[in-house]
Amino acid sequence: MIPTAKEAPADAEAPSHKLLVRGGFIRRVTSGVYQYLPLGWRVLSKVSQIVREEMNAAGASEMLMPALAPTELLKETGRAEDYGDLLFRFEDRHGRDCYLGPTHEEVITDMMRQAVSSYKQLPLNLYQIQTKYRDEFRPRAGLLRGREFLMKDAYSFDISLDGLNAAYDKMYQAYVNVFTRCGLDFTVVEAEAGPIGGSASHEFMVNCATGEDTIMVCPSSGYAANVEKCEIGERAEPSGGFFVGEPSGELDEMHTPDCPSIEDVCKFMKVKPKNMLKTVVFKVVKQSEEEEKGYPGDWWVVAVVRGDHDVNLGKVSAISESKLQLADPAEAKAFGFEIGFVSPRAAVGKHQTLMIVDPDAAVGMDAAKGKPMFWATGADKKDHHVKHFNWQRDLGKDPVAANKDSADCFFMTGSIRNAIEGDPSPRAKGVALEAKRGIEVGHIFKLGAKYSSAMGFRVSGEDQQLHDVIMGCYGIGVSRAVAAAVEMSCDDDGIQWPAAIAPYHVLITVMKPGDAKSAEVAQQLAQEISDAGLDVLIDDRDERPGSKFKDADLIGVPMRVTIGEKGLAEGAVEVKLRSDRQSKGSFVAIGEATAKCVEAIEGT
RNA sequence: CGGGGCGUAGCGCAGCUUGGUAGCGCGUUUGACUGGGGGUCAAAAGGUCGCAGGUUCAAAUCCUGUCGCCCCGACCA
Repeated sequence: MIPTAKEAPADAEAPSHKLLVRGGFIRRVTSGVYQYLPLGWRVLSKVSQIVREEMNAAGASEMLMPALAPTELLKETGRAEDYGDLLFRFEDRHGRDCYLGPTHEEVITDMMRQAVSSYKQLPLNLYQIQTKYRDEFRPRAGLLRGREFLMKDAYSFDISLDGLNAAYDKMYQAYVNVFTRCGLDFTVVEAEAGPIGGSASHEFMVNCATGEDTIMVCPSSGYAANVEKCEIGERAEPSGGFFVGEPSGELDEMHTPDCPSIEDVCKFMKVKPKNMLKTVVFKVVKQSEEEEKGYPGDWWVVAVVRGDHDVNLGKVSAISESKLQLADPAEAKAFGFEIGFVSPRAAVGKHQTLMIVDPDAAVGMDAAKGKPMFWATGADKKDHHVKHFNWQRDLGKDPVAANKDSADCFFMTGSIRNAIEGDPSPRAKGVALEAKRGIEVGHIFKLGAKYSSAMGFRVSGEDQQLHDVIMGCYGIGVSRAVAAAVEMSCDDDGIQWPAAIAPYHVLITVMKPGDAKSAEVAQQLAQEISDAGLDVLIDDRDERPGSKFKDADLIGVPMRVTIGEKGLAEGAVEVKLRSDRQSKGSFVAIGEATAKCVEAIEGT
């Protein structure tokens, strides 16, 4: 049952999607949901087995949790809300609220709090390999982002932070082992913890130009992080100081109708995005208690970056030491912020407003050209923008002086944007960050006590007191790893599986299926190769040679053994590596073919 | 959730503007030739044209509604 197809389904775009469908590995059942045909299941099983072996070696125990669970569990941690529409939810016949697990922190913590009550039972690490459900806004690219997918999730439980760190390091190493064994080319990057929460996090990214995620790497120090997390090295202060510089011209207001994006505005005004100031308004949801006391009431944070840069909420939050959310346009307007057309001037004179300007935006002089910096920005009224904005002139006071006045701290500079290629590395002086694309196949988190404290999972410690259990969680997208392997290594003709996860190691192609001698040699070779520990598939279909070779290349079995008349006449068969695109393959004596295969597979 | 597009045979598509017998390629089945990179010839099977209404003597085609799917963006592991 290997239904191959000449043409890819019309809805497939990504190479892995097209090739896995064409090669008869998977078929779509509905949006974001796939079935694994025998070939696909073999690959998936091989990846699972590698994961299983490495998890076991790292001291984790396999178990299986249900995909179906009561929503009450998620309500304990507030994630029923946090997940929102991403969660598959429904009522059973009795009207009880249920969900299909997108991940299993609550389910396992519920089990553990019943089963574990003493520090003597810890540490523990439990994992499962199971189907997960996430009702993605937009499933895409076949197995790369599905609504149902296979995932390995592990959870560690420790009594102390030291214990967590040890468990985390062990998992980190296990992940390196897993992806190395799978033959994947990957980079480990620092990551934001995201909605799962916690204190530290790493992502394992398969390096691949078609990847969805952008990662930043420092070629010198080895530092790597995803764009959201990536720090930016110190940016030099202009010689004259931030904000200092003469105006580049008279403030020039323009009518800019129907320009919702920076790009549109730039096109309309004939200005480059890097000469725009982008101003994003946040409302403070929660601030530190100290500030709360000193300045009760609503606070606003105005973030200013260059038009070609993106504001990073995490960084703004960190610098302002408060929890933020994007301002509601109507509410902000009432306070004097015309969202979409806000300029830094809007912050002037407002109380309880903190303006943070990214260093690249806080420039008054264009050092390269040796003349005043030209800035365009919003005009603080609907459908209008201005040219020749100048920090010192247009803020109505000297921003530098304002910044130094501790009593009026509404103005500061800070690194608040996403890193982009060419930014200074945070770990090596004078080195520029490089941007790469990747596919996230693994993610590990230090959760701390987020779930245990929310769900009341405490154990008594040596000191006879109750302690929140310290948790970590560790995920591998098994089905996504399969797709990533294809994205990473394929060509126009098909897939090139790494040997460790190939559905079969050797494909024996019988040129004359009806021929008794050919059949005999095929059977004999298959037995030998199988006895040598390799997986063998025989293609004895009554097809044209061309079709067979095309299919062989498509399904991507690493080693091909061809039994044909030419060779048989001399007691030989032809062996060829899938990765070898040029040569015709070489003839070897039938007796040596097995050794040749073993050598080739072990060598990869 | 915004923008764009698509639902006609297992797969890929045409037909729709201007309503009138359901078409092509691949695949499948049968036979013959052929036999080292998707071969040739001949014959055959296979479709309530996504679904529901409406207009009409007549609807794949026009109108309304609805469902499903894909791509881009936003968002996200």
